[in-house]
Formats: sequence, structure tokens, C-alpha cells
Amino acid sequence: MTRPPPVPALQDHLGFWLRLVSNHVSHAFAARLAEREVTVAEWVTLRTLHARPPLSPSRLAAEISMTRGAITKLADRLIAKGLVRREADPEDGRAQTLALTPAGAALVPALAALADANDTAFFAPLDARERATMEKLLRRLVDAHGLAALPVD
Amino acid sequence: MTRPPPVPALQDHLGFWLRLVSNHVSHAFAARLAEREVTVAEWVTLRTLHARPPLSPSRLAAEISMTRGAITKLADRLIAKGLVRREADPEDGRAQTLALTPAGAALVPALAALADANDTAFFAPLDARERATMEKLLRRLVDAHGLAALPVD
DNA sequence: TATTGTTATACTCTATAACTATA
DNA sequence: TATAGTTATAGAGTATAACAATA
Repeated sequence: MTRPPPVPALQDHLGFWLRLVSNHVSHAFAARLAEREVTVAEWVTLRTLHARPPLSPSRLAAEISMTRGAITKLADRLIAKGLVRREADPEDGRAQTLALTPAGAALVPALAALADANDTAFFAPLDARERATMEKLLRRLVDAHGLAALPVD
Repeated sequence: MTRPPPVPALQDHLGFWLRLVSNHVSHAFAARLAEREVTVAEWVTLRTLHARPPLSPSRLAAEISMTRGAITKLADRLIAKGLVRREADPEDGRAQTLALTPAGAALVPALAALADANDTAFFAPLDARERATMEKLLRRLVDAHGLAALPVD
């Protein structure tokens, strides 16, 4: 007598737990950002533009792994909020540059504090060594799969 | 002389790495599911309905952490694909029940195999002990924050 | 009155492609 | 002809609220 192989449950996959936890961290962070009327994607954009020379939409799109079309819409929203400005590139008539306004630059440290608070609160159930282990394992996966390493440059 | 405190980078938060990796696993899985014309949310729904008595939309919504409105739309799509059927509950004139059709039930093991393959491939850079560590840490966060523990019942 | 489910609206994010203007 | 950026369209997911039918 053989039994049919059982169908694995959702919980049998590490990806399931990763997604469950990740969605919750991001959602909790989104809720904090919402009080400042900023989305997570907007925060990533603002932080990426912070303390750097003006960036072209194309380069920004590549750095934060979004399409150019998405960047245009996102930039439109941030410009409407007075946090970002868009200017023509004097050297290339096709090109534009994006940069933070003074209001945008002033907002970034406050949003960063929210990110700190969210991260600290969420990962508090893990001790420092466990958090380091998790980061090490996640970074290994990032390296192994060549995931968007994000700027730094 | 004091310097202003540096603004933490995106990469300084564990939540950033979690989100980067989670998005990639889910995206890779979504690409596999797309060949069967199924989304991740649809897979979760199908797996949750598999080998169980018919479920009300409300209960399904609670189990997979979606709103009732979202379940209605999702069920409409699955019904249009012939994978799910919706029937009136004979005991409560307001209630409906959702269940897999034979085609839906037949599809689940194939999709589960895709989930297995995706998980195995993505987490291959970690050895068994490391994968167990990651799951342990993620489950700790799930327990500590009381995240939707999903069905099992 | 409360609950079940559906419907409607709106917004974010994603993806693709058409389009313009420059190069 | 290729590139930069914008615009348009569409789909998925989310959230909220209004609504009809039933309890």
C-alpha cells in the first residue's frame, strides 16, 4: 500500500515565513510613515536623494529597482508635496535631474528616526547576536542571487 | 566640535534586507506561477481551500488576512478560471461557501511542486542548519508579534 | 440592529508600450 | 537610430465604505 505524497503546506516553505514577516515589518513602517503622508517607496526615494548630487530619473530608477515610468509618477507626487525638485540638465537637453528641496532634506532625518524606531521595535524579540545572524543569512542570499545591491556609491 | 548625527542608511535596517530578499523570493515564485496563469494570492487561496470542507468568504478572508472585498474579487477570478465554485449556504441565507472544483483540486499539487522548487532553489545558498536557524528566528518574530498564524485548524 | 457578501471607489505599485524631444 | 523622460493603459493588491439581503 502506498499513500499519495502529501501536498506541502504553505508553512512548509521558508519563503512563506519570510513573506509573512516582511509584509508585517513593511506594513508597520508604512503606518508610521503615513502620519507624515509618505509611502515606503517615497521614503526610499527621499533617502536615496539625500546628501547627494542631483540624480537623473533613469539612474534613480536603476538604483531603487523601479521602472522609469514609476519614477516619473513618484517624482510628480514628491514635487507636489514640495519635497523634491526637477530641473533640466544643462548638458543634455533630454535629461532631467531630481534633488531634494530644503523641506525634503529637512524631512529625511525625521523619517530615518521612524525607520530606526520601527526596526528596533520589530526586531526586539531577537537579541543582538540573533539579529546579526539574520542579517548575515539575508546578505548571503542577496550576494548569491546578485540582488540589486543598491547605491552606496 | 560636534558633528550632526549621521542619517542611517537604508541598509542599516534589518527590515530593508528582509524586504529585499522577500520581494525577490515572491517575485521569482510569481514568475513560476504565471506560467500557470495563477498569482501568489490565488495560490494561497487555492492551497487554503485544498482538501477541506467548503469555507465562507469571511472565514477565508480572516485566514489569509485579506478583506472580504478582496476575497470577492479573487474568488470571481478563480471561478472564471474554473478552479473554484461558489454555492449558497443552505443553513444561512446570507452566507456563501467557496470550494475547489475538481480542476482546482487537480492543480494544487502541481502548484505546490512549483512552490517546493522555488523555495529549494532560492534558499540553496544556505545549508540545512542555516535554513533552520532562519525559520526559527522568523517564527519567533511571528509568535512575538502575534502575526496571523494562518489556518492549520 | 448586526452580519454576510457584494459592489464601488480610490490609491499604490508594477509592467509594457507608445510617444516626444533631443542626441 | 538610439536614448531620456513622459504619458497612457492595464492588472494586482489594499482599504474603506455603501449597500441589499438576511438574521
